[in-house]
Amino acid sequence: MGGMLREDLQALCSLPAALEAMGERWSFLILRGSFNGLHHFEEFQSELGIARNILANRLARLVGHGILVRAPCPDDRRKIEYRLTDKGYALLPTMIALRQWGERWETGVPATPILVDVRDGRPIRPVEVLSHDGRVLTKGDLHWALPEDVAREDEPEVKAAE
Amino acid sequence: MGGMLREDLQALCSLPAALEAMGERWSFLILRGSFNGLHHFEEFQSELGIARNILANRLARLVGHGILVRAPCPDDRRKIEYRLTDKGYALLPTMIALRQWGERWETGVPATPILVDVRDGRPIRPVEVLSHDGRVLTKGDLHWALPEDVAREDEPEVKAAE
DNA sequence: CAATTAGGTAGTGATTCGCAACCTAGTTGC
DNA sequence: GCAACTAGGTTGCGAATCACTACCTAATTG
Repeated sequence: MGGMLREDLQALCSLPAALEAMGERWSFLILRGSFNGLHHFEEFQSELGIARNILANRLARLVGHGILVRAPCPDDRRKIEYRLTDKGYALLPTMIALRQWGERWETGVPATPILVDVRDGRPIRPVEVLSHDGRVLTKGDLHWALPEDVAREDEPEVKAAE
Repeated sequence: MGGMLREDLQALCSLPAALEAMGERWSFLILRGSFNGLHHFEEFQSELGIARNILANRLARLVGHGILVRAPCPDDRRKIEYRLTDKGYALLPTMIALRQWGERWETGVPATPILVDVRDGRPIRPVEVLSHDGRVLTKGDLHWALPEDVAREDEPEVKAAE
C-alpha cells in the first residue's frame, strides 16, 4: 500500500469526529454509567467521583452530541433524567471492545461481574472485526479501497447482520 | 437489577484501566496512524499535526503501556521505529468500532476509502456484540453475572469464532 | 416556612495543551 | 573532516482544561 491515500485517509476518516464526541477524559465512564443504569446527576457524581463542574460540562456535551437526552422527571421536577439515545446505545460495541481489551491486556484477568447473554447466561464473545461472511479479520486482512473498487453485493449472500 | 453490584462494577470494570492507556486526546489517532503504516516521529507529526512535545509524551506513554515498541533503525541510527505490539494490534476492534460509529452517527456517510476484506474486496461487517453462538446482542440482551452463575460450556457448541 | 435535595455555577490553584525555539546525535556533501 | 542537514526529541511560555470547594436556585418535604 503506497502513500497515495494518505491524505484522503486523514481527511475522511471518521475517527476524529467520533473522538470529538467521546474523546474526553470522563466521557466513556459516564457512558458506562448510563449503560449500567445511572440516570441522575448525583448518581454519576457519587459513583464516578467526578468533579461537579466537569460532570455538568460532560453531560451537557454528551447531550449536545445527541448521545444522551436530558429530560425533567415528571414526578419530581427537581430531577433531571439523562438517558441514552439510539446514538448512545450504538456505542455499546466500542465500549465493550475497549473493556474487553482492558480485561485481556491491562487488568489481566476477566472482571468479576461477567457480561453474559441474558438468554442463556453464557459469556459474550470477544468483539472482533468480521468479514461480510463472518470470518475473523486481523490487521493483515484489511485493505483500504475506493468506492468504485469495492465488490458489490451481486450475489445475495449474507448481507450484514440481521 | 438492583444496586447491589454497583460497587463491584465500579471497582472491577476494566474500562478505567483501558482508558488510562488510551483515554488521552491523541492516543487513538496515533494508533490509527500506526495501523495505517506510520512508524516515525516526523511521520506522525506531519500527518496528525500534533505538537511535538505532546507527540513525544504520547509515544512514550504508549510505549510505556506496551502498545507500541520503540526500536532504533539499524540502517539509520538517527531513526526510531514505533511499531504496534500484539497488545496494540488487539485494539483494532475498538478502533474500528469507534470509527464505524463516527461514520454512522457523526459524519453521516461512509468514509471514502472504505475498509474492505483483502480476500474478496467486500466491506467488513459492522462491529457488534455477539453471543457465544453468534446472535447480535443489544443493550437489553446483556446482564452482569457473578462467575459462579455463569453457564459453563458443557455442551460443545460453537465456541468463539474460528 | 424551615430544612433538605437535585442540579447546577463561580472562584481558585494545579495540570495539561499547543506553539515556537532550541538541542543533540547521527548522516550526508564535498 | 567540517559544514549543513535530518530525526527525534526537550524547554519555556501563554492559553485552556482539570479538580476541589463553596455557593446558588428551584422544587420538595416536614
